[in-house]
Amino acid sequence: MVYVAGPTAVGKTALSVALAQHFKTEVLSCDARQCYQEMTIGTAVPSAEEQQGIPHHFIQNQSIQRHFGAGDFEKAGLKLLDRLFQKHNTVVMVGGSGLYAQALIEGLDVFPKVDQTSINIVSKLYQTEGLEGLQKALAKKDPDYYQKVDLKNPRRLIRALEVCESAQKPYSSFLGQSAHTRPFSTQTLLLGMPRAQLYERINQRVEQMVTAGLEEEARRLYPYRNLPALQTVGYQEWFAHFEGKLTRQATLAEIQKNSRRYAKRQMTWFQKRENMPLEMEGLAPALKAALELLDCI
RNA sequence: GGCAUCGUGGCCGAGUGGCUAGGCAGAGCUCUGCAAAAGCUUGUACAGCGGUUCGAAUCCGCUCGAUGCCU
Repeated sequence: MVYVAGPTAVGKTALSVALAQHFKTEVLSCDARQCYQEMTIGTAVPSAEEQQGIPHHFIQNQSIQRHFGAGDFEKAGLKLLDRLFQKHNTVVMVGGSGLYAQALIEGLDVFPKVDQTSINIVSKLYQTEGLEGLQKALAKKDPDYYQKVDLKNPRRLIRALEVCESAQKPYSSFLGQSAHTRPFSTQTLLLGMPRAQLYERINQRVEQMVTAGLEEEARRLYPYRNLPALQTVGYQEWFAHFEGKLTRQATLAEIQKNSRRYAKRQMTWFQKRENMPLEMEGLAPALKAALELLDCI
């Protein structure tokens, strides 16, 4: 598998399609937002033209109404890859959701399914006793993880507590317990670009999205604004505008700003994991040849 | 030309003699299931010069600049 990684708007789509054409294979998207069929403009889903007839997977293949997370992606992705590798030697993965990519490439540990009762218990705890309540609960149920987590991050605490609650075992007891084997190896191509140039591209792309009708798309999705899928840059800002909290102009500026920050976080994530700012040393010969052919080296 | 008000870090903004407001942006970072999410860290700035004082962003003077009103 060749994984094309990088911050939003660097140009991952174009390279992934070119690689897929070269290897006569298909593309698997690891993007936590492009997988929703109700969202198109704001998530920069590759158009039919951009896809160049290359089959794309996990693009707009599910509804925002359904819960879908990194674990689901791992499972579904592995299943799909099994199929794809029967037809192809190489598969191209592309997308900016680092956790999703990690889930598929390295694998997440196996945790018991979190049941609705546990979700409700933890959610209620958070509502009534706040962050402190979560911290206390975790200190009791999983002292080991309590030492490690970011205690100020409610999301992390909630996740751990939900697992503790469902499993009746500490969250940390599941960490590092699963052996992950993959029937394929992965090479990551981390795309980068000077910061100023990337920011310029982001600003322009957001303007194009607005021209393409992002406001209308957001308006249609306004009734769903509380769904997890809609906690997304490019939509939340419009929702605020619809509620009179932002002027039109401020909305555009906010989307641009939040996109830049998103890109920054992606870079932090990727740089930590892929210490290869496009060093070609370890590349498989076939991939290297492909990149040379595509004029990327 | 006269009178008045004001001049705080990239921006907004509190503070009127001593104990480095705060917010935003920027930058750096964390994260094994909402990840385009969530969270953390990070600036001693008070227009300039001189004076008063043990001590000045805070008081006084001058200079510069901004704004308003008057002629």
